[in-house]
Amino acid sequence: MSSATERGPRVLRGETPLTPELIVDAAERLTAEHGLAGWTIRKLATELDCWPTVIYHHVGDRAAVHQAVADRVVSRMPCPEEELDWREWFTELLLGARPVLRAYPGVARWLVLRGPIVPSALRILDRGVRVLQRAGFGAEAPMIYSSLLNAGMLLIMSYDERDAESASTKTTITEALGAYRDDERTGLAAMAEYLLTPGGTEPFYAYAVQRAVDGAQTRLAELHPE
Amino acid sequence: MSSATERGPRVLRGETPLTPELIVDAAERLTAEHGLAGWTIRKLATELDCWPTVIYHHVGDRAAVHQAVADRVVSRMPCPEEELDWREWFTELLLGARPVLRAYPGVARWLVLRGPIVPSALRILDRGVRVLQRAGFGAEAPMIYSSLLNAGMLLIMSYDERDAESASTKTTITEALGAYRDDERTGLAAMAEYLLTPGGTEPFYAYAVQRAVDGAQTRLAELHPE
DNA sequence: ACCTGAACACCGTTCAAGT
DNA sequence: ACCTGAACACCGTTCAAGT
Repeated sequence: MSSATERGPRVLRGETPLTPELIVDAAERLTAEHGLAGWTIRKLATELDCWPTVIYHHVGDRAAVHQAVADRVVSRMPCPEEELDWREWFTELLLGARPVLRAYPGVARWLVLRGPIVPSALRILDRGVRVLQRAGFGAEAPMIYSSLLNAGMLLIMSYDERDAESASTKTTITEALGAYRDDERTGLAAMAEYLLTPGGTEPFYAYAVQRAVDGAQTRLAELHPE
Repeated sequence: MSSATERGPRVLRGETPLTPELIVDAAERLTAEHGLAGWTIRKLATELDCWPTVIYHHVGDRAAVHQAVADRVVSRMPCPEEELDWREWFTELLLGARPVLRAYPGVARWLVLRGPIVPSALRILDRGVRVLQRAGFGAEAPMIYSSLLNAGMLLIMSYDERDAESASTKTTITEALGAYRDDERTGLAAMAEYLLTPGGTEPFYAYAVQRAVDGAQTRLAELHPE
């Protein structure tokens, strides 16, 4: 707080009083730009031109602000129609969730760790498990749901965190990979080639989701022989 | 530093001078107990009864100490024999890696984010990709390798981070789940039942690894029709 | 070569007041 | 009800010295 030009209570400076909504709006903007782990309570306060304690007064501690932001973002995730075939249902969910979550780095991590406490996530969870029960997964429906969701959410989380790495770490890794391109260790060379091909890694998310769905399909066939 | 009883240079107190090895030993112990993110440079210094700057002198900054610890742990991961069938090779790797990595929380995360810079990880990578090439995955071997490794490493990383959550967050989640056990939303109720069954979640890691291997197997069959 | 000690620029959070 | 301002107990890291 304490801008050089204006001092004293907001209301005396002709500004509207802060509300939880205004604070979470600002936190959401900061998250879009720097990720959930990329701002601090003190920076959020500076952004709002208020004291850090005002945030505590209106919203709560750091975890409470994180939850408020995550809540909003998760509510924008798609929840496909229950009538869909289970394979389409999960493909649509996981491919649709990616752009939403990637626009707010760190929210995927929040969802993985604290998922079962936000209502819009519960709606997806309930429907997803029911879709699997209907498909014939029986008692394994919750495990299959977990393995499919993990395949998507954990991957998004790892993209978020790789982006947050320092630029120097990233160039170190890229340089190391470059050197392996012609390595006599042929497996390593193939991996370096793949990772360094521009855009070569982009379709990987959809590829991984497809493998996860295939893995579940194999299990379904095992559960219903002949 | 500065114990109440003894002061002044270590050497004058009859103690051996610190070395990089001794410092990393202590960091490894702290990691086993609290995880990589669970200690600070200042706490490590207190543990060693020295000033934080001594760590910088012998090893480097926080990232350097992390890398030194991760390096040691990763070198203890199993690297199965190249002659194995690809399914056995990855099953053995991923089931064998879990206890090693879980004993040092946070190392799985380090490996996911900075993997390709530690030699013992490169050995596994090279061999794994070659095993897949030999099995017939061709140009997709690097992508299949990534999807299989992710299935294991990201899951271990999520276990580590869930453990690190505050006790209050964890009881909040458990309580929420308890309430859903008899929920009319049948999918949600099935998930709550599954998550709350004691030990019910333990076999999940091996289950998820098996699904990932199955998914790769399906792709292999697609690549080599009839 | 190895270590001391102070300092800088940060954190999240709490508390006692003010209007 | 809303905000001010100071304080507490932390961080990682740097720098100038000392022996």
